[in-house]
Amino acid sequence: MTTSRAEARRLTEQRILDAARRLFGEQGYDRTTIRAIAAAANSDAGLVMRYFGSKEKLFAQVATIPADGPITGSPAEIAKLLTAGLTDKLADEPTAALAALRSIFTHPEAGVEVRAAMTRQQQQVAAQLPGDDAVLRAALIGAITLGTVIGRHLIHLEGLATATPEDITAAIEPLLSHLIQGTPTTTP
Amino acid sequence: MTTSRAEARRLTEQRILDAARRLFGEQGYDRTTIRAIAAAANSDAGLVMRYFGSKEKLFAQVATIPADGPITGSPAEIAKLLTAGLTDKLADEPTAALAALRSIFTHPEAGVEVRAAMTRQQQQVAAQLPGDDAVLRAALIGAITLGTVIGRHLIHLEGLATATPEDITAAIEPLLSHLIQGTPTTTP
DNA sequence: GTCTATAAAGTGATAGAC
DNA sequence: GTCTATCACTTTATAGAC
Repeated sequence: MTTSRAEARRLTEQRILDAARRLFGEQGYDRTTIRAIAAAANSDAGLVMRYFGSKEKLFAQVATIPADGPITGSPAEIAKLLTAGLTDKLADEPTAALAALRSIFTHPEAGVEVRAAMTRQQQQVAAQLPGDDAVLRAALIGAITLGTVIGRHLIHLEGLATATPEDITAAIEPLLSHLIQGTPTTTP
Repeated sequence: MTTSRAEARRLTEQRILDAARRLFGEQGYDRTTIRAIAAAANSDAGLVMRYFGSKEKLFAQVATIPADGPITGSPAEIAKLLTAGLTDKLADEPTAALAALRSIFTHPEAGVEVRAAMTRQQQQVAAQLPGDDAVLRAALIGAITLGTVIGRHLIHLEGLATATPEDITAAIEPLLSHLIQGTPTTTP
């Protein structure tokens, strides 16, 4: 039971980070108080401030959207990468991302974080899609992903909250493929 | 210039409601203060409280999701109704809905409001879809709608924010049709 | 009908005792 | 290293003057 002072500090710091991620994800930035975080981490508000400087900085440290890997290749490969990424996002609660996601509409910094992550992926995808409405279709791919993740993890929509990630992805895959290939203008 | 007292009151009340709808829609519930609403309505905080009782009640009055008409008929008719509804939601900023939408993740009451509206439509649609995964597909229709509206009005995603509602709907229509008809299990 | 003054409670942040 | 006490500020909500 020899916890050095430095190690003890590292541990409390970690407990605070975990509690902050969880609470920010559950209630959003504004409704989560430093006091509540401290209490959940079995610590106190003073320490939280001392370690992380401000509520804002603590939020920035725990509310991050993990960047997806590069999305490139043939249309079929792109489809595969996108569905794989979606399955990931649906599988286990992405705690850090949820913290950013939940605050996206009310906290400016969370907004730019999510927007940046989405734009990053969208531009990457759009560059490889055929057709002159590639940007719109890439945006729709992002919108579908966003709507599905929100529907499952934040709104808990019946049908999305309970189904397995594989079932959901299977139902979405054809939609993504359609968007990737582009709409051939069929003459009526 | 004969504005009776009753009429004057009605006018200020309306100004307050308009300002509240706008500010709640722009900043969400928590970040919008009664003082700010009063200022935007050229009134004062005391009056706002006097007229509406509490911030909560004022929010409940202005943050509502307008119910869509009944969605029923043949698969083709359902598709038509859904795309028409989507075009509406994309056309002009749905101020009242945005107020509820922006607070959906941080304000409990806004959450149930949006969730109720989505579940209502989802159950209606699911009941008319073929296949044993009808609930999931109906949920996906809702998720796509939600993601698209959010991407356009709240995140202002490149490609979604600028395109015309008709262009967006045209790109989404085939996806909805696919979900409505159900995935015939094609043997490979 | 309208607005000022203030109460009561909670917030992020700081200083300093242990 | 940890925690208590407190500051300075903002919030909703209320009472009452004009």
